[in-house]
Amino acid sequence: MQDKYQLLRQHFEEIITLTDEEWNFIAPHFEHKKLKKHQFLIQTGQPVDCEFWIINGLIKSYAVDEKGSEHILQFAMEDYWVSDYYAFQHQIPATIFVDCIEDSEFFCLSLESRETICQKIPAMANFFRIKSNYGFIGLQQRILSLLTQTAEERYDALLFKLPKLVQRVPKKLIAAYLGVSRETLSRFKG
Amino acid sequence: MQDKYQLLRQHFEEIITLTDEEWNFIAPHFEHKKLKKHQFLIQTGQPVDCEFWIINGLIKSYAVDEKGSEHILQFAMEDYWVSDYYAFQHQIPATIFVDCIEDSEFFCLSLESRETICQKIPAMANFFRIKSNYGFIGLQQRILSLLTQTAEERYDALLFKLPKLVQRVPKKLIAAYLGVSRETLSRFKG
DNA sequence: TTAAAAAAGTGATATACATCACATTTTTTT
DNA sequence: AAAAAAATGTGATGTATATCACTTTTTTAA
Repeated sequence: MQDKYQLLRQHFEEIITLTDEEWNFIAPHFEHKKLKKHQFLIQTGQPVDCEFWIINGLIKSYAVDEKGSEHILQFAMEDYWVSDYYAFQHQIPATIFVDCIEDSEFFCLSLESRETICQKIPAMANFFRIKSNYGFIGLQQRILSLLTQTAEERYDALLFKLPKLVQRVPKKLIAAYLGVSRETLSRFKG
Repeated sequence: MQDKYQLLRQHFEEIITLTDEEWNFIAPHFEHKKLKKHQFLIQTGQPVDCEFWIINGLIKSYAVDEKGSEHILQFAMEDYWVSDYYAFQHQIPATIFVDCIEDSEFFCLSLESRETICQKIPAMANFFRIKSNYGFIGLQQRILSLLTQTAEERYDALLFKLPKLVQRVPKKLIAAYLGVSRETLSRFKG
């Protein structure tokens, strides 16, 4: 188990440096958890107590529309952060679902803990700042892809960028991520 | 002029608190500039020296596709931050344009300055962290709107959220932001 | 290891939206 | 104030993609 915490520390130290003393302050704020395939980390209407850092497995965050269709915001795998950030930040009930596509292991961090850590350990404020920045940039790229590319072009780009993900998950989920129907996606390529 | 800097300080102090000493360290890193309608803050292929905080006016950031069509990432007005964040963060040539829809006034902050400020003044790391977080959340909402809503629903939502913006800018720019042709947008409502 | 469930493929048809072409109105510039 | 440029509106037509209905294949669970 301790090794899982080491992974987390390494994740921080890719961007910042931490003393042992700082790490000893930080680590207890993270709670280690496991869930099996199809179990939920977050459900709409429920409070969002945590954001999650994925140790292994595969998780999706998604909205469900009036017709019952899923629209996937994010696939989160090893080394990714995920939550319902809107609800988490504002401490209101969730508006999206987050659940496991595969058995998954992760750390939980509450908003209070995150803010405490950022106040006490300036390097961690920088860590989250820089991470958040990269996240922001990634979402801007995705918006551009939705505005400028056809569904098939987006599919090709995803195949190129994350070929293993495309093989790892049902195509209907890939379709729900790209913003295209599963039938149409099934007709792409050759 | 000094009053413009006061606006900037107030902008920070909506989220954090700063001592006069801290502010005196921060302020000189910001350069005050003005540009007229149609002038560029960033052009593709050029280095992205700064991110910008808008004092007044109206600015757009956008990509141009092979066919020459504009796709708008952001409308930035009073109190907003804007840049080509992908290029800024990686210090590579710009891949998008940023220009003035109206005469505009803003502050420029270089990457080096931002990092210096965040290292020296922990509260500022928290400021940028929190701002970036809100930005991230906003983009997630927009992605959901692109995945779940029709063009007309997105238009209605924008009319509801930013009615003044819709009146302030040419409809073809609204169309380029929503991801719909100007002709189709012109047929909405009644 | 067999039944049940989920995923994937495919034809037929429907539709939201794009594109093209051109007229009209509004705004900008001289 | 006149001329030029930009924005807007609208008909006609084309197309990418959605939806529906059903079959086949693969995966999961009893």
